Amino acid sequence: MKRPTIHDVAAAAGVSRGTVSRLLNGDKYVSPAARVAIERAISETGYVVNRAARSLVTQRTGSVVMVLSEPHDKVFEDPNYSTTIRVAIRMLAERDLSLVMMMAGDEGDRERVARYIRGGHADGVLLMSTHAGDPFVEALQPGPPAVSYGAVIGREGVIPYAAADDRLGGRQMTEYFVAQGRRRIAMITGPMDTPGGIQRLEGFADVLGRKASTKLIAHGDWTQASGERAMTELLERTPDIDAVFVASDLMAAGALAALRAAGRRVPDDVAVGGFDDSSVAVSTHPPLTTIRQPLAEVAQETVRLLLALIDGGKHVDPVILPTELVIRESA
Amino acid sequence: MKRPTIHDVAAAAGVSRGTVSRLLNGDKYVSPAARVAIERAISETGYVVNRAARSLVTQRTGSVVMVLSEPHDKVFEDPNYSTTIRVAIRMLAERDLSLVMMMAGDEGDRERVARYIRGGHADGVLLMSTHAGDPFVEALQPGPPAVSYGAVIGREGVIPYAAADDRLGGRQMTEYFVAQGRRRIAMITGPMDTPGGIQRLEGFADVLGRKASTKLIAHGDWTQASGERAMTELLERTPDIDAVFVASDLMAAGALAALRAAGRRVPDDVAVGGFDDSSVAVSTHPPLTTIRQPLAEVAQETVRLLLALIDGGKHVDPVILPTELVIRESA
DNA sequence: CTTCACTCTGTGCACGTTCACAGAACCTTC
DNA sequence: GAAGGTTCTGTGAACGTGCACAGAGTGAAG
Repeated sequence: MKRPTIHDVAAAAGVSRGTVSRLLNGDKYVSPAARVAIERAISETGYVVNRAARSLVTQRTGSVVMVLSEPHDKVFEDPNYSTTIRVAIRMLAERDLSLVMMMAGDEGDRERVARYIRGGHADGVLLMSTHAGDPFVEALQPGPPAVSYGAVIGREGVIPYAAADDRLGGRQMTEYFVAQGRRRIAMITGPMDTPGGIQRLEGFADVLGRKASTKLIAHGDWTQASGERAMTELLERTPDIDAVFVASDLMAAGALAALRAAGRRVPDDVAVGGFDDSSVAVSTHPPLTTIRQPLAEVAQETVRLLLALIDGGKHVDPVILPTELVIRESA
Repeated sequence: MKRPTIHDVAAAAGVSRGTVSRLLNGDKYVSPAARVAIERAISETGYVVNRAARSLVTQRTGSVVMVLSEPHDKVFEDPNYSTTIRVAIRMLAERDLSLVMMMAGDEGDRERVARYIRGGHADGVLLMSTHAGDPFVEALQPGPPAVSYGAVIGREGVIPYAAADDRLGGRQMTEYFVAQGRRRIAMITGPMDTPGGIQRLEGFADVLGRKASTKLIAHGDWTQASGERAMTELLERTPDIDAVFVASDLMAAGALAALRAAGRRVPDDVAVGGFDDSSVAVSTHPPLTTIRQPLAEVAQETVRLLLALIDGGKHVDPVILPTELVIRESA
């Protein structure tokens, strides 16, 4: 059984293709009589517009691509993805745009994705976790507008973005430690080629100034294991630490394990602060004092930027949203 | 500047449209000379096939829809999503299929998504977390083939699926408790309209038989708070519990908090078993003994089933994959 | 009655591809 | 050299839509 076309609807309603098309696309010149006849015909025939045919003539695809740039070997469990994807689907659906997912893990992927985008198969691009100095963003040109979740380091002026204020978050946690009277405050950072890695450390340094010596700073890679390793290292280097700011909750869970193994009590001996306010933050013992990122809002703003560009906006400014200190029991 | 079409490639290579099309679609009758000329022309012009035009004539879209059926108000943080999506993108990309995401949260969504699918905008459908007795699966007909991650309760014969063997997992954990000499074994289940809720309990009952009295069973809704609540309830009802099997790691984290509040030591007084082997399982104190689900394999098999159906397979059998006991410190 | 503006409708064309078909070129066999 | 198969190529039609254009109908103003 063949799928009904706009011709079938027109025939059933006793009008021409053109009139049906006008109704579908919101043209104002459609008589009330024609309108009701067509609407009835549409629901009777179960007609659905053929997007391929439409896109062939309009030169638009009705879809936006979200590009995940994680390397394959990285077992990535960021619950942020879930929120981000949901928000994007929802906002795009309101504009009758659909969300297509692609991965740019290795060189082959990147080439494929870039071709796809340059080939005009999408009306817009949402970049996720693109790394510093990634030539991928250039490979996308010439193509449709692109925006990023979080800054693409080194391309801040090129790719518009929305992000949480990581630096502010770093300051908030560090100030809280200082206000509590902590004296030897250490930090475990994320990878230094990511915005979260760099800027949370900047916030830390903003508050401590010269007291933020390299002896008090260790680096992790967002995983729990790396948090545990970094904490152990810090304790060996500087045993009299009385507070540690960890750049992610997952790494903070690792740090808690290392502290427990070393016989330190949290928060009595050492205060621990996390970052993200993820589900891990409430499952640890003690529950983590952490920094909440406005995840849904960041996702919303990112999509909003993209829609503005798709609508012909020439230039949009980055959006930076404030973080918030969430006090639980670890500090 | 206009995008190059198949005509431009043909002209540049000195052949006709048809020959270029044949090369693109892997037809065997293309002379070596034509082949190299066309390949050069393609890379010189930067030609990318226009999928809309192709799909118009082939009646295929080159895309598969993944439908997320979570209600909107549910803050869902399942890290499984991430794995599942990645696996799907990857396997589909190999076949030059792209993955489109849609949400079917409320009635309006469902209607939209069903129309989209019945309208022929996808070559296949991947269903996620569709609830028991959901009429949505019927609303998809007539349409392209559909498969589900996990059984759709009440539609097992209608929608093919791949799943972890939840019942086996329930047995494994319960048998482990029995082997350890635990005498009063309780269970906190998931919602009883989900496969994981029902079947993990079945496994529990398989092993304990008549000893699995309702006094020893409480229900949660997968959230950590519900796990804490259920544990508190169980302790009031039956204070001499010496083991508890919790149907998810997140709920188990809640149960640990309740046990700690009640002054019970884990695992000395009460052994705790989780389910999922998620990131939460290693961030709790003590780390959770749990049941590992072969997430990536389930995702792979689900997509494989769909591809078989897309290729014209008439009927495919459900795939059930074994779970595995992971021993840590909580039991 | 004529003119003009405004509302509404139908028609031809173009978008870029695949597919079926016809036929050319070449090789093998009688 | 004719006949027949195999390999390769070009061409016209079709897929379903939006858009520009021409033109029909209506009502108000002169």
